[in-house]
Amino acid sequence: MSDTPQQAGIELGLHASIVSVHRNEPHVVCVTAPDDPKGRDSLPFGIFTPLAHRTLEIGLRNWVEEQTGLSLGYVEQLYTFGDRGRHAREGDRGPHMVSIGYLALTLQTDIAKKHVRQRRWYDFFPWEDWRHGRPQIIETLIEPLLLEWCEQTLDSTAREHPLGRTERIRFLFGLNGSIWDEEKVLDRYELLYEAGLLEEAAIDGRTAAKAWDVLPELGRPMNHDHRRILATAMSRMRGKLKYRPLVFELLPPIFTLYELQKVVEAISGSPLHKQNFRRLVEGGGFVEATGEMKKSTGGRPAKLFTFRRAALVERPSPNRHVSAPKST
Amino acid sequence: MSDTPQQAGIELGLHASIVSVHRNEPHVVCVTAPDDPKGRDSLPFGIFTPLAHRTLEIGLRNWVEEQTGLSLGYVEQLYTFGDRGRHAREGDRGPHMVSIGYLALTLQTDIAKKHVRQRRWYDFFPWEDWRHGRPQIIETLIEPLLLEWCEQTLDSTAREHPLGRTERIRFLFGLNGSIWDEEKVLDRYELLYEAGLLEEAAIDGRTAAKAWDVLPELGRPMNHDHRRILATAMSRMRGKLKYRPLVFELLPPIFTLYELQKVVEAISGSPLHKQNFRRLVEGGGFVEATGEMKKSTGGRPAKLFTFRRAALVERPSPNRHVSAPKST
DNA sequence: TACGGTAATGCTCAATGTGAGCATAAATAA
DNA sequence: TTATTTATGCTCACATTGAGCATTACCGTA
Repeated sequence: MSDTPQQAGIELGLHASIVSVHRNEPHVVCVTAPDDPKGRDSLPFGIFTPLAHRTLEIGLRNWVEEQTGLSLGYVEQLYTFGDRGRHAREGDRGPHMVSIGYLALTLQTDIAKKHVRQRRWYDFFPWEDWRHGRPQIIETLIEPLLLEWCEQTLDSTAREHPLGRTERIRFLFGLNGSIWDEEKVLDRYELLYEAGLLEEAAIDGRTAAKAWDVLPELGRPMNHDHRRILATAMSRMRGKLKYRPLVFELLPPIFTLYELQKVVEAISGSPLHKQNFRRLVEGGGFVEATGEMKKSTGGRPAKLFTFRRAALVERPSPNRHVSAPKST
Repeated sequence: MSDTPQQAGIELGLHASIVSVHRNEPHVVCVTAPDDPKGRDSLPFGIFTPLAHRTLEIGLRNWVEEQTGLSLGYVEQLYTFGDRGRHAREGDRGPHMVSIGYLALTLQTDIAKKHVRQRRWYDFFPWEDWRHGRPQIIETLIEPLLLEWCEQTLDSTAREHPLGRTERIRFLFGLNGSIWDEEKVLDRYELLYEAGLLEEAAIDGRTAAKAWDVLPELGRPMNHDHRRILATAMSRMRGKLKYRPLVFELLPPIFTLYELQKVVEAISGSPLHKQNFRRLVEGGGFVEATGEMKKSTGGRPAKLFTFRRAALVERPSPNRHVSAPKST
């Protein structure tokens, strides 16, 4: 591949957010470059080579298998990122990189590879875990920092977004009685990035001269724009969870309803009402009792269940109307 | 760009599905190559050039403006398609093409350019318009052809999909009491493509020797995989419509509720209950009465409304819980 | 064996949302 | 004036959802 500026070609990077849940914590598979002194995390990733890979997804699977030894099951494309300036590599000459992000779901597996490990979601996004109430960090750090940023740069380049900055902050972080929308993981990440509060932003040169030190409390950084891709994956999962039985990809074939609930809570980042959750799941026909019981629950034994594959067919998106309404 | 096989680079195509609604019909902007004898439709489209375009979206906007004269408002990325074999160009040497599809919404505009025109959605997808009941074509053509296909190729490469073929057909086309899911535009298109019933499939060589003639009743074909991109756009719009106020991008600033309803129906392809629709829209705080009336309705005059931009902030995704449930 | 701890499970209730249709109001055209 | 056409108001049944009470069944320990 030539480096001459006039022939700046394109490289398509394939990035995987491989998600699994163990001990009630959602994880993502990370790799670290052997020669990286800081050992910063990356998502498994490789360049799409049309000669070697018949489709993008096959390319992704191959790369992931090569780098992590994992053979992926459920895979879904997320988004294609092409901004220059973000995740610019050192020289910034050479081919331009466009990244396609993917979401992959897998059961927990022990990964027996060096430089490959699973990391907890909420290490990267501490403000996203509301399972035990609103995270402290929002009030103590995020809110004041964001509001400060608001005043500093008053509408210099403000008019990019339809909402005013303060409004946007309130809205996204559930301030002043605004409600928390768990799906907006990406939007919140982008807001923090824009505000220059994340290490990635500093690296990309967004933080300009205005160098407040980047705080380690604002989550573990990743290489390039990988944390953004993970945020996209989380947003997608939290959204899709509500109308598609995604979770079953993350569970062993047999499980109790409580285990199921804990996985859903882990992903969505918010606590659920136990009785109502069972009602929903059982009533929706997603699961089928095996007849067996699990004894080691700590209390009364729990029925064991299996996922009903048939539910995939029966579940349409909500709000269906079969016959046309008659009224004029 | 070299043609030598070992250096098969990648070209990123940017494709726009530009949607507008006039006279209760959803349209998409199409271009025809001046030298194409058949005058087949394409979506406005161009190659991403990192040197010229700072972001993918900017690239898209530039290309669209150049080709159609339109300056786009709302734009949203859809999906990135990379299959080889589909939309293979003549020689099939040369750089591999990966297509990024975009959805753009615009008010109706008269386009004063040669080789650019707006075409009706349902000319491309006749089976998707259920506004006046189930389209004939499903029973008379699609169902029998698909079932025939089912028997012909009984599980040769069948196990790609989790559902059996017959099940899949029933499910997607609402056969035998299955309900019609309006959002599955892409899935239905893909099924017809797989079955070799579409002209695009014949061109890509999917129809093998099994040459039943491709039927013009199965919708107007487009170049390459453009009809697939349009199907993706339709799916996305129909889905998003339900939880985001997309329609307002397609309406003039002032409108009656009935006009609004007709646009929603045009997009979703299904009839709505008038009174309930108003209840939803008014109750949801999406609109605001201007105080003016429209007289030329054909009956009683109708109140005129405006879109309330504030609704963007107030509307979270449904199913929100603010406080953690107390029950153990 | 009785007892307290811990979950699992069953059930009720109120509030809200949704599909469907009746009835009335206010224009226009015959 | 009357028929026609649309806009708009309102009701009702039913499904869905959030929340909490009550009961059951296992454990370990006194």
